[in-house]
Amino acid sequence: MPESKKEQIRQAAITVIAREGFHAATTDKIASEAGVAVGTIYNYFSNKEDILQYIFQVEYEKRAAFLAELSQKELGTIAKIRAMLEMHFTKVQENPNLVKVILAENRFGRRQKENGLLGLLEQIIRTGIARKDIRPCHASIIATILFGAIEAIMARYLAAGETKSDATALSAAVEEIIGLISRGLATG
Amino acid sequence: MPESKKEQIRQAAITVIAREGFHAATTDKIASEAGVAVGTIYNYFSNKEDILQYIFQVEYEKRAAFLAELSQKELGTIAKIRAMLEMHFTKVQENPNLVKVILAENRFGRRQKENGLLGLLEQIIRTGIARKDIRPCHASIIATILFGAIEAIMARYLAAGETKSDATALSAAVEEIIGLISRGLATG
Amino acid sequence: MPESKKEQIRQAAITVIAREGFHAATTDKIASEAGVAVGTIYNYFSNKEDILQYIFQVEYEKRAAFLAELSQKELGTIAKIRAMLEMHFTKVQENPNLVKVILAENRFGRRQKENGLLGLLEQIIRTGIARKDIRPCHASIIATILFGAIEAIMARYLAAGETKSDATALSAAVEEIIGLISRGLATG
Amino acid sequence: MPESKKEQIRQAAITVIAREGFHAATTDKIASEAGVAVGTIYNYFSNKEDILQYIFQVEYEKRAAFLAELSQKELGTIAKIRAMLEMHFTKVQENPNLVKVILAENRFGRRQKENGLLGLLEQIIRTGIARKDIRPCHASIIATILFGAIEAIMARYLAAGETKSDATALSAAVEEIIGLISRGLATG
DNA sequence: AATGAATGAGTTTTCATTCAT
DNA sequence: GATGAATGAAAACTCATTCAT
Repeated sequence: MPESKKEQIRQAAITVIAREGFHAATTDKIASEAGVAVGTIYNYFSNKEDILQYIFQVEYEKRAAFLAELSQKELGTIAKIRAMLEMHFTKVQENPNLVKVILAENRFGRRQKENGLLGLLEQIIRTGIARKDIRPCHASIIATILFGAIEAIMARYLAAGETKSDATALSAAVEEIIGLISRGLATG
Repeated sequence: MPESKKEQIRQAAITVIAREGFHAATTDKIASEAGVAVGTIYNYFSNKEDILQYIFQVEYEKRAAFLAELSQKELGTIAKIRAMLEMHFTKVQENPNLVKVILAENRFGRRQKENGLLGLLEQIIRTGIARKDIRPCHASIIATILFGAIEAIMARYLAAGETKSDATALSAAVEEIIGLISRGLATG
Repeated sequence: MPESKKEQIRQAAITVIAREGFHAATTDKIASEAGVAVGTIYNYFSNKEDILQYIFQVEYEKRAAFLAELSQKELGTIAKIRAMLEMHFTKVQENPNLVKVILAENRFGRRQKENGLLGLLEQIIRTGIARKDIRPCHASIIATILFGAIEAIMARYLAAGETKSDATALSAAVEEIIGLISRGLATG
Repeated sequence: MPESKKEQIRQAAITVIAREGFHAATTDKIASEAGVAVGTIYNYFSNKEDILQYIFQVEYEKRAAFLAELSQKELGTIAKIRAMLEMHFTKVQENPNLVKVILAENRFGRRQKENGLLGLLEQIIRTGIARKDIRPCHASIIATILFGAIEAIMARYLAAGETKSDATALSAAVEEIIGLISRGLATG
């Protein structure tokens, strides 16, 4: 039972787009990486852009599910934020290609989806304020800052070549962000 | 004798790339926006990518000069960071197209330059630690977080359409970031 | 199933290049002459120059096969040279376009192949000397002279318009060259 | 008293065309090699092709003058032919670039001029027949063969790189051609 | 006469997409 | 569903030629 054809193509596209960028990732290269014929791609996607959207969508859904679930957990707000950071930094180590694609091809036009994630994080923060886990603040600005920080750390990790600056750099980043947030948003 | 031809082309390219993205910004469109013939572009740039590099370079040099000068100023560390935030948020209001280009076309390959800026901010932070303006921390991680936060705020402002969410949103963001940093990195 | 697509394109290219020269033979014209789309050319050739190289290669291989076979035949040296002349002069009558291309586009860079033919003729001459069919001489210079003579005669035939100066002119040329060679290289 | 501008341009064109071929020899490169501005070229030539025609014309006139004068000389026919060979082989050694241009860019369209030279050599041969210096033959075919042989020898010399195969190769070629002709066209 | 910046028509090449098998 | 040859629109880039200075 091999993976479904659609999944094969998604994986192949991630590999090729991460390596060459969306524009240089031709449908021929993707098909060849996936081990299918070009025509087959069009049985599953309506065009090349659609492959990318699908990559974003699958990823968005995973993260949204994670955040939604996190939101429900019996955890302090700072602990929730820490869990979110760890999830992202684990992901960039496990699937650097995917994150490369997400970061590099994140045009304004494709950002819509992310607003959903932003809303979920915002909700976690808002709840934290209500519970007095953290001081009052603009939840949506804080959420934006957090996502910006996460992206920047991941980009830096990927740009460094993913080797030397290994897990340590990312752990340190978690602690710095948590240190900043926990003091910076402390109540009282 | 209005502006130099090279400057005309740079401006036109910013306009077209901001509107359509680098890939869809054809040399014909850029030339026509600049009011010159296609061939003229190639008297000033060796290829289309070179135009983009030049846009990044001009911008990088401006920011680097700003940060270098800021570094020397008789100002507390938090005040320096505030000045940097204000500079960026003023820029995105004054020249949203330019910032759109910088944010949207910032491929990994083109990030090199930014490392220079990162280093300058890092230096400001390191000095702040030495002076005990702020507590000990990983300067380079904090610098990365700050740039990530700035980018995310600017991207959000631009995505919102630059109209309703006007200056107020950006001012609020300055205060949130400063609030976070000043408490989060407070000494003692 | 007429001819292979690659062969269709080769034929069309010969026609167009003979008529307009390599430089003026645009890929559009070649495609249209071949009855295919421009893109199809690039499914069989990596670029325009490659079409020309292929034309030379196919022709070179035919001539090399002819000369190699001739070399083995039970024939006097002069008879072999006569056969070679007749082959060339028949070819120019049967396929003047092809010969036009070969003569007109034979840049220095593309001459490599011809050296192979030169070597084969040289071998025939060297054998002739050993057998005392002809007197000692610089085989490679004689071979060069012969090819030069053949090319010049063919060029003249083609320049004349291929009509009036028909087969007769070429037959006369065979006799003159053979007359010259047989006396000029006679033994004793 | 430097050379005339037109001559400067002719020389520069020969250098550049020999090195890069007519097509790749841009007017910019020629102007730069000549030490003038592109515009200046158009004060002396009506277009790029015209430069090449001029190169051919100057050369044609020199050779025609040489042949016309030779024709009048008190010399045996074979000696005249030898003089012609020596003239050509000296020229290729003294000005290989010029000969490269003449050989490489000798399209059918530009051959007209050469017919004049052919006629002059033909005349020398015809006179030789009348004088019984040589046996009856098709003067025009023999002339064509001779020019073909000369071109082939020169091309070979140039292709070899003009260094190792120096003057010796060319002297040997003179002797081979003369040997062939003097025996091959001997009277009686 | 000399200059060289500006021009824009013209070319090669690419590649997403289609569709007959 | 799968295939991959064929398609042709689209784009970057070149360079001979012009002309205002």
